[in-house]
Amino acid sequence: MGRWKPDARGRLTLGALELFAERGYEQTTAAEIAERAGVTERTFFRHFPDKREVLFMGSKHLQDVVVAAIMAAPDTMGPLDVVGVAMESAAALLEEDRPFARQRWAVIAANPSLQERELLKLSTLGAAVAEALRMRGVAELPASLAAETGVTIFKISFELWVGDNESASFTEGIRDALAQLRGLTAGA
Amino acid sequence: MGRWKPDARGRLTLGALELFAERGYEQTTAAEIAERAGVTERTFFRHFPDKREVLFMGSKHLQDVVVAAIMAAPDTMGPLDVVGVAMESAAALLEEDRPFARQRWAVIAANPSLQERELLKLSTLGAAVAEALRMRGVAELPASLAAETGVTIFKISFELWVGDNESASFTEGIRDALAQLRGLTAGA
DNA sequence: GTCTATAGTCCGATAGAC
DNA sequence: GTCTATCGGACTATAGAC
Repeated sequence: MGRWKPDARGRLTLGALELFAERGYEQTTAAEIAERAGVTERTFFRHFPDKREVLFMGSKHLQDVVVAAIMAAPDTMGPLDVVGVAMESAAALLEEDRPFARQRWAVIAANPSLQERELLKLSTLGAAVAEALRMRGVAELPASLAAETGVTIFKISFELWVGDNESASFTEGIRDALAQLRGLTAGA
Repeated sequence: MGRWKPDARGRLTLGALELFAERGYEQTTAAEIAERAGVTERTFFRHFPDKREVLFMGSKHLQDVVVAAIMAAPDTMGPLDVVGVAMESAAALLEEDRPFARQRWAVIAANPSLQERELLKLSTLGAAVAEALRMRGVAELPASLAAETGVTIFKISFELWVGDNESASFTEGIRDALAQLRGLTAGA
């Protein structure tokens, strides 16, 4: 038995989401989150470089999954299809806990400064995807284009999935959106 | 002759860019920017809701230009082509002062919190483009897809343009990138 | 124009785990 | 002895309230 309760970070993360959902992001102080987790404010900032980041600890894992999927894709596949299946694997991860994804999304959607952080994470994801494509031999510009397009597809499909009351599939939504985009560029 | 020198906002904007370029965004306080412009810190925050926003006053104008271009496009044009010419008009605007665009970009590229704000502005631009397309009768999903794709093309072409030492054309870069994307989705 | 709360940093101290 | 997680207090700048 240690001096402190274990997993302070996990308690901070969950407590923060609860508090943000209850009373809003701006109306919640870092000190209050810390208090609920049984630590001090200072400890909060040791775990998270800033207050927003408490909602974005999962994004690195998501990115790792996406990059791994790209590296595992067969060499015969074109860049956009590679990105498509990689985004489906990310979608599958989020589909494991839709209520959580939904609550987190509602909190983020209610606050511009959280949206900024979300966009930065998506941008970072795009850069990682582009880099992974380049390592497969895709040239600079097509790699960037395919990567950013993939992120766009992911973002739009995500919003449809969390917004939808029925239980539409996120992974299927990604396939549909990609097909739609192909129609659009073909000149429909 | 008024009591104050005119165009405090303009002086704040230019002074801020200078200071950020000289010593970095974080090492520059709002009070210092205000001082250089001959006003008080309080006046700075009366003009800009936060410190970052001082670099983003032009983005609304850019957005208006893009939306106007969409509304002016012939009805026979497909959504993606409409977005393409709209982004070219935005590019033409930035091409008027490449040194300024470059310096501003360098400042933003050096600071993550400014990148976040830039991404939020691009996201807002995407939403406005999508809305303009819907008013032309484009359905929800294709409107979002075409809009976000257009923003992606704009962003990637912009980075090529500011990064390039030679005087490559931004508007041409947009046409090229769109053509490349069409090749990519066609399965090249 | 002043006053204040909050975010976020810096430094040092402490207690247990390895 | 070293490493890691915590705590405490003082401090600055942003930003909002009055």
